[in-house]
Amino acid sequence: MARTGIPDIVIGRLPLYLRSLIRLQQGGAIFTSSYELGQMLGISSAQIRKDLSLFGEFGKQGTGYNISSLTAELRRILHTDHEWPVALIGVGDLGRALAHYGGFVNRSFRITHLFDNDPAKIGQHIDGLEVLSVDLIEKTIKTANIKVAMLATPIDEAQAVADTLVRAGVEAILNYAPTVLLVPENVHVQDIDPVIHLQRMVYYLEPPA
Amino acid sequence: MARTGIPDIVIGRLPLYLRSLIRLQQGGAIFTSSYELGQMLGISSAQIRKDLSLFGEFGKQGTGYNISSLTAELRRILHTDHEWPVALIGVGDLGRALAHYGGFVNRSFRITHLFDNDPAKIGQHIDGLEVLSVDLIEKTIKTANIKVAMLATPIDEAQAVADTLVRAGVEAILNYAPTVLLVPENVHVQDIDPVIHLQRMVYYLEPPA
DNA sequence: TTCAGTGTGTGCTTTATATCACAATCCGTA
DNA sequence: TACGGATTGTGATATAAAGCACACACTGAA
Repeated sequence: MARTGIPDIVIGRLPLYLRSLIRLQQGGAIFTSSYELGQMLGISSAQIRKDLSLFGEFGKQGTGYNISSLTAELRRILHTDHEWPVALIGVGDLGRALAHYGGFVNRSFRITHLFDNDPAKIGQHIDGLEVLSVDLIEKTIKTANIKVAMLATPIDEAQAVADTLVRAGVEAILNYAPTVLLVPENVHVQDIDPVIHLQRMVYYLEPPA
Repeated sequence: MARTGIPDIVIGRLPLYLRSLIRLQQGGAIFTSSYELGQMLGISSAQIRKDLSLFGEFGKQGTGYNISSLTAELRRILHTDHEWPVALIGVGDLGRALAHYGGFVNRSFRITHLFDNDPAKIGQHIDGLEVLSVDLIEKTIKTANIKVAMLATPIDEAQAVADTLVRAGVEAILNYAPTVLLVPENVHVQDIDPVIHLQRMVYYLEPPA
């Protein structure tokens, strides 16, 4: 299958398809259609068909898509057909919330390592995981062969931690610090900054008197 | 100024420009250029100039942009030149983390109301704010004229809460529940689902043995 | 003044993304 | 078996977004 030549914007939609399919499956449905999926997601049916067609022919004319087999295909395509261990750096309020969050496991990710630089936090246990010193990031992550990390440190430490993660072999960073991380080309970063989203929305609102 | 006819994708970049400008300003810089901003953000200078040109002429040839005046312009454009009160629904781990987060206030948002449906949480105080019953959402938000909300409830309650928020007059919802919210056309939603981001990134990674 | 260096704003071109619309195919029914 | 209704996969078209490249303008130095 082509790992390259697929637009990134298409890759970004696949997880949404997957999420909706699982929703449908939980509702007991066996088949769905590009039209139904599109309705759920606010996306045109043609777009969904075209996206999927980049990877193969998964549907049947007149019938639509078998939900469980399309789910399996998408998982295979996205590499979420097995569980990825994830390192979480920074166990402040946000880091703790992420550590407690139950939504990772059944969606192919599991936080397996916690790190912080605060001596008061190091050695604590959160949901059975010990908080380790950031000094151990490189060695630990290399040994465990971890490729995915979530970065939830204060902004001023984010770049230094990212550099360490990269040295340790991490190739995907989910960045909660409100700053741009500089990383090598082969490392992927996705940013989550709630304020960016809020600012983007209030553009469309009437400013209150 | 045209509130319409500006591509949404451009609006999405403006908060990034703003964030970088503030960063530069904190570093003591007075002027910057589209090239420098582009370097910080991984965006071409032409793109930045073109985006800004949709709203006016803010730069000076040969000199670039005065950071503080461009910052002010962007704030005005984005309607973040004043503080928006925000309601937060759901004070589980994530909701608490958001309530504690110090990054909203100096970026034009302030959480002013907390809601939950758990009797054990209602009445508690978090950073001086009392947790109110979700039954009070409609009345309270209407009275306070709140237009922006963050939704951090479990997935199964998200749509019902969103409906309530819409009835209360909310027009911008930052949705942390991993589901698509159905809302009227005039209501804006932005989704934050960390798993979506993770799944999107691991597509590009070698699946571990 | 003049000139070299710098950086904007923008028309034009290229590239990327989304939509349209329909032949081909499948299912269920009679 | 034949037919009506449904839905895919996709070539062709349309729309949207990004990049190019340059005239013009400003600065500072001589």
